Amino acid sequence: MPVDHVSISNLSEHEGETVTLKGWLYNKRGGKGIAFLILRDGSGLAQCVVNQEEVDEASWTAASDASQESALAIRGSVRADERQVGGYEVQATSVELISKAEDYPITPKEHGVEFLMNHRHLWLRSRKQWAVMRVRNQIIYSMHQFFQEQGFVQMDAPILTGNAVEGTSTLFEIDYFGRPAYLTQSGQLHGEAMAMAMGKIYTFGPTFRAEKSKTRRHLTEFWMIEPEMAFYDLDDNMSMAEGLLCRLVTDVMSKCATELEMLERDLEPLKRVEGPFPRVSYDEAVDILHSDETQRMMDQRIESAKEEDARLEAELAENKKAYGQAKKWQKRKFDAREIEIHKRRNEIEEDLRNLPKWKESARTFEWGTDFGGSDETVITWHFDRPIIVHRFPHQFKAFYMKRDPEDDRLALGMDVLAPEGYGEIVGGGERATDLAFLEAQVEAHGLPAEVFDWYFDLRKFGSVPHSGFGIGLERTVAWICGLHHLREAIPFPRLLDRIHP
RNA sequence: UCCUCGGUAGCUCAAUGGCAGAGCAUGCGGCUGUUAACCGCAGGGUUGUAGGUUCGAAUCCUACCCGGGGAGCCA
Repeated sequence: MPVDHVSISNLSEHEGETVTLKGWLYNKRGGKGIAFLILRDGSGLAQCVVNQEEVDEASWTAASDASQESALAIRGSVRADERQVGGYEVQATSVELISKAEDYPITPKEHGVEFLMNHRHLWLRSRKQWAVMRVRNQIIYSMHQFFQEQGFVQMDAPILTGNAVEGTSTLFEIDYFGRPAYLTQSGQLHGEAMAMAMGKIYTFGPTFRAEKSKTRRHLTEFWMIEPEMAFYDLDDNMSMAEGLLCRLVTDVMSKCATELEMLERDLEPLKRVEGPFPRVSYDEAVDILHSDETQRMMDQRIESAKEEDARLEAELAENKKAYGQAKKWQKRKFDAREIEIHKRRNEIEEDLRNLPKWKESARTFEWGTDFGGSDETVITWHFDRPIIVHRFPHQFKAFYMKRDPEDDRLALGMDVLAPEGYGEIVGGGERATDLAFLEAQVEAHGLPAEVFDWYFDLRKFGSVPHSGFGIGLERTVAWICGLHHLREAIPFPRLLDRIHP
C-alpha cells in the first residue's frame, strides 16, 4: 500500500491536513496568477488550486505546462468546498509534472461512437466510463458475495472445448494441435458435473459466440455467471435468480449512488425491482401478445412517438428563430440541443418504422415458436419490474431440458426479462435426469453421442433433480446502468468487425 | 446475407448545384475563484475511394471501402 500519497476518494479523512495527490490532469481552467487543475486519480476527481504567489517557480511552470492527461503529483492542504466535485478542494503548495501528455485526443466535448471505440483504451478514463466500470465491479463483487454466503463453491468450466455443445449456435473454431476445438459458448454441462461433486456451484468466466449479430444487445465475447444446484427444481431456480437480481440492484443503489448519478440513471424503475417477480408461463405470454390490450398499447406508443416528434420539431424551429439574437454561449447551448434533438428524432423515426411491424408480429405470433426480440420487449411493457417467463415448447430449447411432467410439449426452462427494453438477462431451467430420455434427445438433435459419454455418466451415478441458469454480466450491467449499448458495459468490447484495441 | 442511416479540419457538426465554414482541441496574448470558464489572434482541408453527369459537384448518378442502427441469427 503506497504511503506517500492519498487517494482522492479518501480526502474527507484528511480535511485540514497537507497531503500529496498523484494522478492525471482531467481539465484545467485559470487566469492570471491562478490555475484550477482538476486532478483524476482513478478513485475520483478533485480540484487543485494553484496560486502563483503561494508556490515556487517550478511548481507554477509545471501547472502552466500541464496539458490534459499529463501525470502530476500535487501537494497541498485539503479543505471542504461544497461547490466542488467530490466536495473537497486542495490548495496547492507544490506541483510536480511527472510526465507531460501531448495532444490528448479525447476532449471534454462530444465525440462520435467510432472515434471513441477506436480510443477505448483512453475512453476508459472518462467519467461516464469510470462510473460504468465501478458499477460492473460492484455487480461482480455482489454476485460472489450472494453465492458465497449461501455456500456455493466457485468452480471454473473449461474455455476450450472439443465439441459444439448445443449444435445450433456458431462457435469460434481454433486449431488445437491439429484438431479442431472451440471456444466455449456455455460452461453449463461441466457445471452440472461440478454441482454433482459440490452440491451448489457457480462458474464465472468468458463466453464466446461467433454469430454475426450486429446489434446493441450482442458481443462476441462476454462474461457469464452460471450457478448450478443439485436438488433444486424449476421453482427453486426461479427464486434463486430473483434473489440474485434483487441483491444486485439493491447493492448498486446503496453503494454506487454517485456512479448512478453520473450516469443520469432514472432510479424509479430500479426501486421497483423487488420480489416476487411475475411468473409468466409461455402460454400466458402468448396470450399477452395476442391480446387487444397489446394492440391498444402499440397504438398508444405510436401516437406518443408522433407527438414527441412534433414537439421536438417545434422546439427546433423555435430555437432557430431565437438563434440570431442569441449570445455566443447561448448559441452553443442551442447547437448542443440541436444535435440531441436530431439524435432523438432519428430514434423516433426508427420506432415509427418498427412499431407497426412489432404490432403485427405480436398479433400473428404462433404458439410453438420462439419469441423474437420485439415480442420479448412487448411482453415486458405490460409489467413494471423484471418478469420470469417459464415452460417453453421444447422444440426451440436445448436437448438437456427436463420436460414438464404435466405437459410433454413443454420444457422446464425459464428466462428472466429485464424491463425498459433490456430483455433477456437470465436463461436457464431444470435439467433432464433420465438417461434414456437424454440419449434419445442427443440423437433427435443430431448430436454425436460419443462426446456426451461423460455427461451421461452424471445420470448413471446418482442422478438427481437439479437446475441452474446463466446470467449475462454485460447485459446486467447495461440494464442497471441504463446504457444504450452493451459495448460500454465491458472494458474492451469484442464485436463483429471490432477486435481492436 | 438483407434493410436503413451516415462518411466535410485532430474532434463534433454546418454548408441542399454557385467563394468550404463554426465551436472545441492546439499555439500565442489577456483576465486573481474558474465549474464543459471567458475574451482576442493564429495555424489547420485530396469533402471515404474510383469513375460519371454538368459551364460549375461536399451536394446528383454508378461501383467499391469504412462505420452506426436494425433484421436474420443468438440460453
